[in-house]
This record gives sequence, structure tokens and C-alpha cells, in this order.
Amino acid sequence: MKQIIDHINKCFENRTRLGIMAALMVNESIDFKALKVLLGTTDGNLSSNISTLEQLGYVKVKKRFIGKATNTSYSLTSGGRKAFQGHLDALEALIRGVSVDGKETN
Amino acid sequence: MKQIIDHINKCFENRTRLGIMAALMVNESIDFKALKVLLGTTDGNLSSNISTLEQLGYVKVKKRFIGKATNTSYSLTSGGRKAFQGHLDALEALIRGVSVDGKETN
DNA sequence: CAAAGCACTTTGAATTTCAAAGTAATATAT
DNA sequence: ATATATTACTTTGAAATTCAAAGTGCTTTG
Repeated sequence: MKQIIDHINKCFENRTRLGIMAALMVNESIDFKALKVLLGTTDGNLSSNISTLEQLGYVKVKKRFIGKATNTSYSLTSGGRKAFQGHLDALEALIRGVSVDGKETN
Repeated sequence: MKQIIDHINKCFENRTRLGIMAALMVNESIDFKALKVLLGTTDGNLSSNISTLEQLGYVKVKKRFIGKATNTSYSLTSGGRKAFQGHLDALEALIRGVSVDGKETN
């Protein structure tokens, strides 16, 4: 079981970061506002958690102008996609181990 | 997506507590030593995280003697089992949303 | 040109984490 | 008999993390 738990990525234990990654897995890119609405979180929380993901090299940022206003959108790096997939695999293994009707299979 | 994330239980975001709960889902009861080996964690970490789960009413503690030595074993309360199942369901929903090859379904 | 609004970022108080140190028992060596 | 080690946990507090309020730098509106 330890091997499975070791593959749970500490960074993705946070609910907001988990949500950001999940959202970016199914959307090529999302901007700040849309992400905030989707996750139902505050500006500060979203901003600092994106920064964390960015510093880990999991998320990349694109800043541009839409008319006169700045627009910041986010997407996964290939490393981010891989890391998150590994995390999901670990969670799935844990769930499977738990779902089995008998003794643990982990 | 927010509704799914809201069902992720904050308490189970911690890797050690997640492991304790998963282990107790498939084992009627486990003692301190076995849990420590299974999770590969330290005494202090295990102890304080079990306390947290206990205070939330998710885990119950049974202390007894085996020969002259004390033995402390842990098991889930029905509330704990239900809370963890709810958490797993939320994770599964998130994974499914992410696994779908298209746009998000959450 | 204030004042308000938008799109974020920074800050720091509050919470959480976790390993080292502590406690209390038995076992074993001297 | 009495150190000394070992086992089985618990407590403590320094360090890390969280997140919302406050801040910044724009644009738009009154």
C-alpha cells in the first residue's frame, strides 16, 4: 500500500489545485475568470494556487490583450499532464483496493 | 464541477489520513504497529492523524492487553465509512470527468 | 477627473503538518 | 538489583501551508 500512497502527489492534495488540474485536463486552456467561476473559489486562493502549479512546471501561463484588457489563460505542460495522470492512477488504485469486497489487494 | 469538489472531504486530503481510511475500509481492525508498517510513516505522524480522525468521529479506538503489553487497534465508525465512501465517490466522479475523451462532463 | 470596476497578486494571520522529544510500560543485559 | 534498551504510543512546537483581505495597476463610467 505504501507504494500506492507514495504516488499520490502532495501538490494535488489541495482541493483547489486538484480542481485546476482536472479542469485543464479537459480544456486545452482556461482563463482566470472562467476558472474562478468553475471552481467557485476566491481570487487570492486561485492566484496563489496557480502560482504553485506554475512554479512546479505543471501549468503554463499566457498573457495577452483582448481589446484593451489583459487576459491571462492557463494550460497544462506535458510534465503537468503526466504528473496529474500519475496521481489519478494512484487514486484509482487506492479506490480499487478499497472497492474489492474482501481483504485488501494493495 | 464545484459540486464535485465540494464533496471532497478536507480531512481526507491528507495522505496519511487517506491511507488510514483506505486500510480500515478493507480491514475490520488494524493495530498501531501494523498501520505504521503498512503506511510507512512515523509514529508521531500516525498518532496525530489517528487522533484527528478519532475527534471527527470517523475512527474508533480499542485498547487492550496482549499478554502484558498494551495493544491499540483501530476501526471505522459507520459515520467514518459513510464519509469516506462519499469522498471516494467524489474522486471517482472527478476522474471520470477527466477520463472522458472530449470536453468536460462535470 | 474622481470613483467604481475588473483582473489579478501580495501579504500575513491562522491553521496544519510531522518528526523529534517525551512518557510509561516491559525486557534484557551487566 | 539496576542500568539500558526496546516497544508503543503521545505531546510539542518549529516549519510549512492555506486563503481571504488588502493591495496594485489598469480601464471604464458617472
